[in-house]
Amino acid sequence: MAAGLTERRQLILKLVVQEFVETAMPVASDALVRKYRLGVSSATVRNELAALEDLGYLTHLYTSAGRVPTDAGYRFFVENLMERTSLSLPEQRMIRHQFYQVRGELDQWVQLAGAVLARTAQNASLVTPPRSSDPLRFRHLELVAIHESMALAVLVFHGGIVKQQTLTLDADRSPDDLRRVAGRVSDLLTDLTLNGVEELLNTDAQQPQPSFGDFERLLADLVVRAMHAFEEQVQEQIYSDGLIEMLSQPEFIPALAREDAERAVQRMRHALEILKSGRGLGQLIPQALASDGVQVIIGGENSTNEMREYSIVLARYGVDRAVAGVLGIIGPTRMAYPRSISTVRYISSLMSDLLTELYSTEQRPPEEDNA
Amino acid sequence: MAAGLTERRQLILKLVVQEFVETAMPVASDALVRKYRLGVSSATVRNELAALEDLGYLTHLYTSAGRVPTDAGYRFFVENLMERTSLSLPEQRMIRHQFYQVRGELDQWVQLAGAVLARTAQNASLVTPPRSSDPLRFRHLELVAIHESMALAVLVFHGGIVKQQTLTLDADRSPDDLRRVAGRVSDLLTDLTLNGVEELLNTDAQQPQPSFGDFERLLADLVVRAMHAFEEQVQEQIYSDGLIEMLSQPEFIPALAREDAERAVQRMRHALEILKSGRGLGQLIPQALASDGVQVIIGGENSTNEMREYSIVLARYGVDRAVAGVLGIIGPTRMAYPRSISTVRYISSLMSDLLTELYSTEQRPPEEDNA
DNA sequence: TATTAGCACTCTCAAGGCAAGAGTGCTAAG
DNA sequence: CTTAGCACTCTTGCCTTGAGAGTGCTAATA
Repeated sequence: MAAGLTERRQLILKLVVQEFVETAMPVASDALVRKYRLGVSSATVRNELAALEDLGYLTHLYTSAGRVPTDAGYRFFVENLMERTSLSLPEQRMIRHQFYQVRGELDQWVQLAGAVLARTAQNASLVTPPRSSDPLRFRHLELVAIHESMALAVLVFHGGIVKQQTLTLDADRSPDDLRRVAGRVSDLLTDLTLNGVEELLNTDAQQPQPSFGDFERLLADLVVRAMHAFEEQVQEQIYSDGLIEMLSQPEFIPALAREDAERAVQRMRHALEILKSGRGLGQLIPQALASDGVQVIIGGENSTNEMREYSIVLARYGVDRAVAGVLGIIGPTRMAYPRSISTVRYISSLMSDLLTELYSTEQRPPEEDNA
Repeated sequence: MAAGLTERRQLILKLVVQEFVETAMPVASDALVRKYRLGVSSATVRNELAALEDLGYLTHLYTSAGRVPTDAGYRFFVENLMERTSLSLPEQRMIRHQFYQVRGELDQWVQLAGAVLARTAQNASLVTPPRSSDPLRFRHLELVAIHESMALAVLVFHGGIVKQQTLTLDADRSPDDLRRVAGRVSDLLTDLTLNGVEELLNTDAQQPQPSFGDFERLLADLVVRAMHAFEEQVQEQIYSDGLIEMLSQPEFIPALAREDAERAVQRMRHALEILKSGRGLGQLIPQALASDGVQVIIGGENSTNEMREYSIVLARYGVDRAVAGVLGIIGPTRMAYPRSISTVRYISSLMSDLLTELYSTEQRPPEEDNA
């Protein structure tokens, strides 16, 4: 099948990757022979290792220190060598059960997915909330008095998105009054996008007899503000979990990583900032949103230098064209790719199912013509 | 005033604390004399240092390595020596401005408070959401169809708490139908606590002619579930931010902390777990909720061994008897207490003001923004 | 031609030793 | 009570050294 590698070299590359992923220590020719009962001597394996190194799949840190896979080595492993497994059935069941327990609570899904990903793959996780590719569309507004001069506005949008805003009332208003005004504004704005609402408000203001009274206009402005805020905020929203899991990897533990402890700490801080700020993964998210299946980005393959030591396993989840998000694992390049990939695949399909159940038959709003 | 310490010893203790907090290095007699132009020789200062050590306010790591404050030393400093400052006016203004920008968005306050605390005090922050001391009280229920067989229930409780739940509909229902049922359930349950709702449901079930139809009962059960979930969850909810800020303290940077890098890493991981799990600060939160003013817990003074190397500065915020939460700073015992305390004091009073505006039933004059 | 045994070579890693430096504690004098 | 002076202690960094690990190479072998 693949790029002119003899069977044996492929086998050895595979073993090196597996061994290194497992132990986090450079793997020696001798160790391979002993552990896997290859029918050959260590010298032969050494020759093969040297060849694999020439081909760019392995490296040395120094003259005499076992081999370590390069990014290309991992890539070849992922593409051609690894066995495609799935999570075990008990694991799947356990995860499904956890999602079952928060059924209905849409806003918990993202968080749960992050936690499960992290724990299952023993690395950090990234999840973006499901988002519609269509612009946000207003549905419904509800006013609840908190006291005489204050009310809570609950704004409901298509797709089950809910925002709350408090507002100061210009005058004392009865609950009935509030309900009537809210109903009126809801009716006027229902199914409109942000553009639609703004347009409506503009044209209405020019009418000799505006349909929006003062208070209604105040509410509409609130809606506009909230929609603006949402559009801005949602771009960047990346939920992340599993920092501790990732930092339990040997890379971050100086005693295990045979090297300067200083390094480990810097790496730790570095990882922290990547997760906190989402820096270095800017293009990856939209890219993953546009593709199908599980994406694997290994080390410096794609993104900036920042990420040179990390790999990312990402997948899209959601309902075609309606709502979608991205979820995945991030960790050191020395990652258990088969497990990460099957975890991401399983969770993403699970989330997709959940969302499909929710959105599949949704009545779509009447078509509206605006840019 | 305080425990038989001469003026000079107090001065020296104060200087040692300040110096150590600033530099994170053990402070030497010589350095003190030079830097602060004490009119005496280093030998004199050494005698005083020795005395302060005998009294338990300072220690040595080893024979010849400057002094470091003990927990008792910090305590004395906080109680008697430090100057009570406030945040500078420009800082206050900047912070107020940030809160102004999220006015109305109740659910952002906690997050913002956490971020501001952390950035201002350069340590990690803890914030619990404002919570009523009264049990949760239902107010209002709203149903919005998502598609034929699915609806979103928006549950509004007293105090502006909103939960959302999706539910599967037993039959196709018109929007009007949904509104009517929601209104009916709202009316029946309004102002009830969890106990109240459960009781009502129980007695109603025994009536020959129950007021709750099948669908209404389903909704009521949903309410019960949500209230249960809230009561359980809210206990533990601690929002935390500023991990990076805290980990930028020299304690966590092996190059600066003159000691085993191993230590620094372990400490880092340890801090991480404390923040993630809230372990080790169990009793502190309720305790702070019950007290007034800013609490300072230094090192092992109070909690478990876990926290021996950390200090916490906590304050309650909220409206008397109505809603309250706790916010504060956590960091190494070598902490800039004056700044932490004034930060916590300021943010807590700011949050209190915001909440008061929201919950007090007195009509307040419209706020003037003089930015 | 592919494999293998043997061996020299390289580099790391841990331990030990050594010198410099920092800062104290103590003593004795002012 | 203060201070100068000095010995003493402990750290820290640097260097050296020896052991060990694992390779790369060479030459013999099937």
